[in-house]
Amino acid sequence: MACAPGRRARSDKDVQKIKNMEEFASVSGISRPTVSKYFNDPDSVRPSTRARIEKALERYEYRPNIFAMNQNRKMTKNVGIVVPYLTDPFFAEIARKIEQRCVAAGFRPTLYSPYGRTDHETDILDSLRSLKPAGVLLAPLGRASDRAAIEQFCANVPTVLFDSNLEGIGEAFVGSDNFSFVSQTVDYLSRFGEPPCFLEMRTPANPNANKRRAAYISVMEELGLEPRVLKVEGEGWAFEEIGRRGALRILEEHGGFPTKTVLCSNDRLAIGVLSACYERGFRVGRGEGCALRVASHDDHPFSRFTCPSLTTAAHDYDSVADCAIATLHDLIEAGGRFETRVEQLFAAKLVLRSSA
Amino acid sequence: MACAPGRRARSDKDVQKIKNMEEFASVSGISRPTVSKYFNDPDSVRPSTRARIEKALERYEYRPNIFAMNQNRKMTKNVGIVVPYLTDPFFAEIARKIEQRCVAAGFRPTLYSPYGRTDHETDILDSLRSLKPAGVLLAPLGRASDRAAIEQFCANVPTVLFDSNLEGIGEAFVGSDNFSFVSQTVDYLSRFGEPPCFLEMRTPANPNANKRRAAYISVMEELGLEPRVLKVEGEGWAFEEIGRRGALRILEEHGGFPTKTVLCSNDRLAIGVLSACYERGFRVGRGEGCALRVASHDDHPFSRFTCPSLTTAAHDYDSVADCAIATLHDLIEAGGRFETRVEQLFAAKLVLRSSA
DNA sequence: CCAGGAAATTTACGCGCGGAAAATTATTGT
DNA sequence: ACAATAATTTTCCGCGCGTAAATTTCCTGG
Repeated sequence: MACAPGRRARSDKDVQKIKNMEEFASVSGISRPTVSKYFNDPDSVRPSTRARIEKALERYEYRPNIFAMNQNRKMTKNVGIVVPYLTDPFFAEIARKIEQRCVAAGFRPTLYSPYGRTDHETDILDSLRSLKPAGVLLAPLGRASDRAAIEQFCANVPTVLFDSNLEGIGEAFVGSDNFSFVSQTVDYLSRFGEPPCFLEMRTPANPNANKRRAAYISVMEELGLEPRVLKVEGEGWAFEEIGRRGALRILEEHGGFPTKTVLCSNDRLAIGVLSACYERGFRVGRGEGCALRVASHDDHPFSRFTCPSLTTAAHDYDSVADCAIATLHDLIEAGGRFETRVEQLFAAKLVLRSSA
Repeated sequence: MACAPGRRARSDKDVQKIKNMEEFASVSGISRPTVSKYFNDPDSVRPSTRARIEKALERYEYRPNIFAMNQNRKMTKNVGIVVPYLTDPFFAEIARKIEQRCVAAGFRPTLYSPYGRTDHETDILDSLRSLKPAGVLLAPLGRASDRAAIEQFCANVPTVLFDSNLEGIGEAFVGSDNFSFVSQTVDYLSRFGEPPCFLEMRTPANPNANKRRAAYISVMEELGLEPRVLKVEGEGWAFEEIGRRGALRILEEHGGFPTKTVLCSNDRLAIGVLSACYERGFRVGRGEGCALRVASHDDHPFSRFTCPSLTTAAHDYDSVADCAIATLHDLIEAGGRFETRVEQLFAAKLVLRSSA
């Protein structure tokens, strides 16, 4: 009924249904343990028998029961990917790239996000543990993380941290070099205009924010300039709104920004700042008639569609994703332990647009 | 070493490690089948025994092996959530809400996204099938979906479609009432200014786009106005860029929009249009000195930070999420089949901001 | 052609749990 | 206090596959 006449069903396989590996082994003329070996690693059997199995696989529809597999296997092919806030397109994008590379590497990735909540993060780690994952790629909440919980998790499960580093936790960290981000933006902004002040949240959730502030101060001092750090109020992960309210307050209560150039800690804050500036008729950009230059860090997927489009320092998404997977792979092969903790950082790439 | 002196380890449980349900049953003084029943449904055992089990659960650390559970249980508590493009904040947000309600309802949700690719969508359904899910919440790709594959999947797995409807497929659909979206925006725009033209992609991926266009035409005609549909070129899911290029082309090659009001099919297109207008110095808004009004549909999470902030018709995210879960719950309880296909649509809420 | 090792097979057991059936115990209403 | 009902216990089997040890078969090179 479901198929139009003349059309074949979706699967062209023989009708005979294979219910378990025993049966599949018999119809393919191979012993079950060998078939089991094949599914564990196709290269571990002789090419001729591999061909026979795969020929049978084409004729009969059979896939090993994933639960029975994972129950008995000492190591599954599951990989957990955890990002702090999946509705943030930045994290969605990095999660996507990592996920893609995971399947390419033969793993079964599963995506998780605590959405900023500490208890959810530990819940995720708990349920992850019960999946006996071969490894986990974890971008922790940061300041809100339960360090002890994560530490204990990393002691049991091969874990590579990414995006935000928790010093000393996990066997490896893969991320971006915050100093490279800030030095490039500060350098550019100071070279072609008034040096920037730095705008950030008062209590940033993410350790990268602290490193960026420190980098800003250090780079400014190295250039013989006076660093000025502006802190806006606000808790949580609604960065755009926090940036917008903060900027409105600065524009109204403090009579504007202290400099004609503002460097935001991250793009989402900058998006809020641009929104506030537009609202108050402050023209942003580097051209004539512009009251303010605004730049930022991350190259958020939306930053090229802001008004004006946002000058920012871009993560090397692909390198981070590649390196994270490769590091996890090495870690798994090494039995879950490295001799010393590995840290790998990638430089930013300055993206010049019209906001600064 | 890992713990500061005086601090207890993270888990206060007794050191005795429980390795299986047999052992846990004995230390809690309950028979294993009863314990098994408890974990399947805590309310299915007498309150007093439930209390005894939960007391033991506090003292000893034990969680049933999830693989052994799912292998033997006729129905798991797994639920698959599939959205077409998870890096789109709109889908990320609806997925998030659905996921939250899933865990509240006692399910184990897992998130998937084919990122616009047909083959990935069918791959996801295949691997979902092997998870023996109790049910699946599926927002299909739409035009790009392999209808036959989805149809066959729905025949085997209780599935509720959401966001985009595939007529006749699945037991139920939960989504938004596109007519309600368009009628509200068109009505508002025509009442307080020049009636809008309608901007959309030439070959929209999503069936909602077709319904919105049809609704636009019908509402305009009902108001005695002439509908004007503008189609912009572009394939894929980079809607902002498609909107931006399309608008630039209209502004440059066609000498501007045919009307002083533009209604975009969705917010992501509108974001691109706003970006193009800003770039070309076209002031958008409903105030003095504005050349164009722009409105749209969806209430994308970023639409309140665009410049100007975007007037749009908002989805009732919460109702859609609630209803989708409730419908799936009913479907599961009904054994995977409804007598007749259920469709539930939710009206939009007009959100007035400054762009129109 | 034969030795030697790699690969495949046979056999057997275990994983941790779900579920059914029959026997036993506890709870409820009257 | 008694029967009727509900909950629990006992006992047993099965799920689908991993894995180990011993044996046999296969392939390679000299």
